[in-house]
Amino acid sequence: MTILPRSFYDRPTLEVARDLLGCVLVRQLDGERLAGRIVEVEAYIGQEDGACHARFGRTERNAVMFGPPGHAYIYFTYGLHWLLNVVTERAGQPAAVLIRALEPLEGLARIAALRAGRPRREWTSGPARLTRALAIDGALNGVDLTAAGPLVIEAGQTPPEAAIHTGPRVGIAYAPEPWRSRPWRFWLADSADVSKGR
DNA sequence: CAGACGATTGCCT
DNA sequence: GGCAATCGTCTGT
Repeated sequence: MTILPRSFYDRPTLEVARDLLGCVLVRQLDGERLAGRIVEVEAYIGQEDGACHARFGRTERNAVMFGPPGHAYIYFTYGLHWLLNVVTERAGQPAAVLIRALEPLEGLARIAALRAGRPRREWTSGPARLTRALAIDGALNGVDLTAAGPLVIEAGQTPPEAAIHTGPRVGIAYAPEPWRSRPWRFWLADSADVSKGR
């Protein structure tokens, strides 16, 4: 399939987030392809967004978000989880889309092994679950998603408009209004792999 | 430099 | 349904 070009990411973040649904995240691991269809994402947009890591300005951790679009912003949280974002908008404008859930497509045996015997439904139905399932961690922070390599995103089948649902982002109760309630979470309603989003 | 806490998950009751 | 795990990052002194 076709790797998404940089121009795909160099657009308003909400458009990129919506359009990522149905695309395929591909992890090249030891010569093997592990892949999943993106079924849930969230947008984090700029320094004004009270839920965005860029709200305190540029720091060592969030530096990738301030760089050019089409790169992976991967960070560590809760002392044990890695989360994957894709950087959007032009350089200097900090914004990204968090990948929250996938539908496993390729490399299922390897993914199952990486998920240590957990039921299939829990393999990639959450932002930290999917990074574990595809062996994604801080070593991949900053990688270019638009050039062949360990991590890329390929075009997929465009989902029908009616299949796309939206709602508030998950896990940002600390954020002030109006950011807490912004409907910047997008998911495919008919997918069984969308996160529970407690 | 101390202190608080997180874009979550999985186990325990 | 509740809560511990576990540590890097950020804030304020």
